Amino acid sequence: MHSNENSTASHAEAIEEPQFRYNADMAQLIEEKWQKTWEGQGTFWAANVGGDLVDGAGKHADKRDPYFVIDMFPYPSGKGLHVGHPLGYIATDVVSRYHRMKGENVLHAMGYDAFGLPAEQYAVQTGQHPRITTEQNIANMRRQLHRMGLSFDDRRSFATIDPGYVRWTQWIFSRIYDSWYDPEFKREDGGVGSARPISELIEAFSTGSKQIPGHDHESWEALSAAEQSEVLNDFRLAYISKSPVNWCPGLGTVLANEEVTAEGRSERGNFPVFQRELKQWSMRITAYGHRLINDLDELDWPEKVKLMQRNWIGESHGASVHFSVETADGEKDMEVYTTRPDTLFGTTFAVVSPEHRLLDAIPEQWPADIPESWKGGYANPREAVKEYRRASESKTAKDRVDEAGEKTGLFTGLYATNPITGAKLPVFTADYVLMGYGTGAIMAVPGGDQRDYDFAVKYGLPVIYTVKPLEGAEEKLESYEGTAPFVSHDGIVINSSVEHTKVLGDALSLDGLRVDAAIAKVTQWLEEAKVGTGKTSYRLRDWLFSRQRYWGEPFPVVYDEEGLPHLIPDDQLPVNLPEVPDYSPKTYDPNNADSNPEAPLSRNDDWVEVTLDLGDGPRKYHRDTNTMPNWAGSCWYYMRYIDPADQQHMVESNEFDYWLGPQHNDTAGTSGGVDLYVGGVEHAVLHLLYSRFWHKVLYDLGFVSSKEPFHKLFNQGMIQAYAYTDERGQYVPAAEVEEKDGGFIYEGEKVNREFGKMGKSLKNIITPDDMYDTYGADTFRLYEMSMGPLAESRPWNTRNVIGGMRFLQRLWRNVIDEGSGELVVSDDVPDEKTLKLLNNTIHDVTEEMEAMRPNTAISKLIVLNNHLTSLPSVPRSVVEPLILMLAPVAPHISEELWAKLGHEDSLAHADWPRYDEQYLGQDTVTAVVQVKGKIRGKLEVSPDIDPKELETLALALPAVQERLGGKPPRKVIVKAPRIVSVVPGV
RNA sequence: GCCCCCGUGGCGAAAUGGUAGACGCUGCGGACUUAAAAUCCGCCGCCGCAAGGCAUGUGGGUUCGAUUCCCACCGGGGGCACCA
Repeated sequence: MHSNENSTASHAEAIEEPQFRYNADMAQLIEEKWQKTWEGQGTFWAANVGGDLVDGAGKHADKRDPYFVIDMFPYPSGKGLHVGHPLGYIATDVVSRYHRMKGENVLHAMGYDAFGLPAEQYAVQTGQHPRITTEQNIANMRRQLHRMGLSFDDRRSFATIDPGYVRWTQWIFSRIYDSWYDPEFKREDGGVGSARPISELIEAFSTGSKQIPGHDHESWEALSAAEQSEVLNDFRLAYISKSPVNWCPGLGTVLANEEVTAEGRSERGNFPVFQRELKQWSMRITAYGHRLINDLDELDWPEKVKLMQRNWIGESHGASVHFSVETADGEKDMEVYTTRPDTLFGTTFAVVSPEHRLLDAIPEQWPADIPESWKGGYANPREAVKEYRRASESKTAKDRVDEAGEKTGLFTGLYATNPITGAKLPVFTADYVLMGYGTGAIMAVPGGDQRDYDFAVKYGLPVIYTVKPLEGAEEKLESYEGTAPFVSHDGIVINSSVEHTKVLGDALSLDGLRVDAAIAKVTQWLEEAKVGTGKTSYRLRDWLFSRQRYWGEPFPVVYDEEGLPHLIPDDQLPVNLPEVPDYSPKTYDPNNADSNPEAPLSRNDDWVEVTLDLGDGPRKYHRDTNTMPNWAGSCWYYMRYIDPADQQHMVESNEFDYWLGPQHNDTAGTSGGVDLYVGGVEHAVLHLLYSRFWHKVLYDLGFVSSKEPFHKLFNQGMIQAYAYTDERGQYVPAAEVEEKDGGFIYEGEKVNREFGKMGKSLKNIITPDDMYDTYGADTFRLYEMSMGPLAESRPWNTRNVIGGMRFLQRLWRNVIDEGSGELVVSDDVPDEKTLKLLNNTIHDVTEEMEAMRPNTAISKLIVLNNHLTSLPSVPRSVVEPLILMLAPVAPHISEELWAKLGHEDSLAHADWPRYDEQYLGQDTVTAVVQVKGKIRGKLEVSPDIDPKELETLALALPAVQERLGGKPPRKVIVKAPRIVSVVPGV
């Protein structure tokens, strides 16, 4: 780029360039001119069905096909954009412009995801309110994007921090809070299970048609307000959880599982994360686990992303089994979850997680005759468990992972009874069993599970094998005994029969069955004996939804003097953020696991303590001081583009049906949703999962008509960059590094090349503004679209940009005389060869655009343009379609040439060129003649040559005759007109 | 450890069972020019004077024919990770 800047600038002065040459200065003039024109004419305004939002011509949508295409909206950071950021934005813009030319009503807009920690930290540093800095950043980003010529409908832009948007985010929270999940409800779409208003549940409790959990024989009206609130909390889709959560002292907030890395650190900031029992808002996303997996089938998404979601949700099928346990407080029930109920005869002990409630009722003394290793050196079980709990609480997830394999645990003094065999099983506690998965308790089967086996070996517990490898398999059970568990499903059940079961007293045998059959049989027995049931479990946890931060949406919730939660009525929304003396989160030493979260919103007493009339007269309340996570705003923004100014609805249903409904457009299939959604793969399980969850709740409650938010998803690749380090490992400015003899030189010294991201600290940033100055926006867009397949990551290479510039210059010269500025196209009828090339190009480019392959589309446009350059004069009837096909990628120069050719209207809505069938295909094709797969000759033949004739011609070739050696060929394969493949005789 | 994706010239890449390297960058040669830039024309996978041979990470397989399909391995990237 360095050398180029020099050449363009200095030569412009030294030599007079032709006055009307397409260069960077000319490009900038043209681009600014057309951007103003588009803005003035509302060229990219999308038309709604009704209301104020009409298109540039003042019309409503009428019968036009809608096409809804958006990017994952950006977080407006203060750093501005580099050339890696807009790849996806340019791609969706090309698609938008193409669809507009196909006559569709295209909704293409851009909003800003503007709540979040970076803005808050920046505010703390600068002493400015985050709203001020955020809005500055948005303005700067808007300018940078605008300069790129992106065809947004600016009337539909908004930011998640706008009070008019926050209001509806809070409104959605209220709807989720005020609903529960009924797993038996039969939905209209044929599925089972649905969110329903909480009022229906209260009704069911009141009439007695549904039992009140924990209050079997009481009436709903007899319960206290606090008891009712607690019962409902266990059903609400947004609820107050009292379970272990991820507490991050370094950030001063709790985090969702999705925000914690495998090392047990915060994704942002990389601080340790601890498991703490804290009261926090949660969303019951697990209720939707099955639907979130199932409905992936009807989405046009990359398989990779679908797979990541399936793995993250982690559905597994098995059974829950009840064991009775003799405790200090009498007989108690211990429910375990297993995917292998067929191994019930092989369970030799049980393990509960350190947080398990059973541990509240353990005996005071160790039983007699137990091994010392079970006691861990403690005098009694209560002390042992207390200490073990404390130790595991202070462990980070990282510690747990590091110690994976090295099992620790202690005996609890409790014994459980196997419901089938009646065997007494010692109950241990160990942190390899997680409270958050299944029931937090397992029946350990050391003969069939590696972890249980490791534990059994360490504590001297018996191992029973209940499955042996299938007959004929090479491995025999003997090779496992004493060394390893047999974990495979492929086997025959053994050692699994009893004359009289403990619970029913009947005979039960699984011996000789295949594992799958045994699972079915024992599950049926468990259900008959009422000690178990088939059950599906999910790796997915409920979504921890509150954060202790300032810069986010406040919860629309207040607590009365009893501490019971109440929603703020819809007509009193939004709840706006208060001014506080200090925005910063209360952070701690990152390793201080005993610290407690403190919300910044609690620092304004006047805001927290309020008197409100929630419908039953003025009362005193205190506000919830948490804020929602960053994901809240991005969960539903796509539908707000439909009308961000709508005061009456989150989204009006007629408009929703038109733009995003299940049958709104061929491209959206039956799922409905956005026709094309482009963004990075890094959101595969965060934003995209949360968003689908909210959408499904809103669907169940009848607010939206489509089941899914995004029908087609496309992940663009990352633009990477080279960075260079000197001998001391310091980064040197990449723009000033020269390549010499395969090495890299900076200021005469050899430097090393690295490959990775673009970043300020790597000194290899190139900004869109650099590109506009040196080449113009059209060349920049052209380069980004031509550098390779959109989905692939690849290195940025400024040196290659010039190729696109040259193409545009040649096209310009084909239309305009550089010296005089006169039009040079002719009205001559093009020759046959040109017509064939034109029509084939239209055919191919259309295909490439449909498949989102702008790189190959561009190469075909270059071929056509190069052909025109070689002609004595350029026919208008050929160059016009060429310009139209280029317009989505390089819109400004295309508009300018289109106008110079005498067209008065913008080509943004001009018809996409059509090809004429009669000029498709070639006059002659090259038929390839192969002998044993090797090319031995070529023939120029007519495309519709008779296969017999082609075969005769091919066999007559001297090179073929020579290799046949006078013998007749064994076989001849003819695929006219392309290939003749000869197999010689032996 | 388990799962997924990707390996093609000096570089970005085309070709998804049928002429490997379209298009672009770089490089080389030529025209124009006093000269240079820009522009235009041509060449450009490797070995070989040539005929020809070898080439899509490596090895095998299927096929008349494999960059493309199958198996194993090597290298790079990504996801998950004590999930019972």
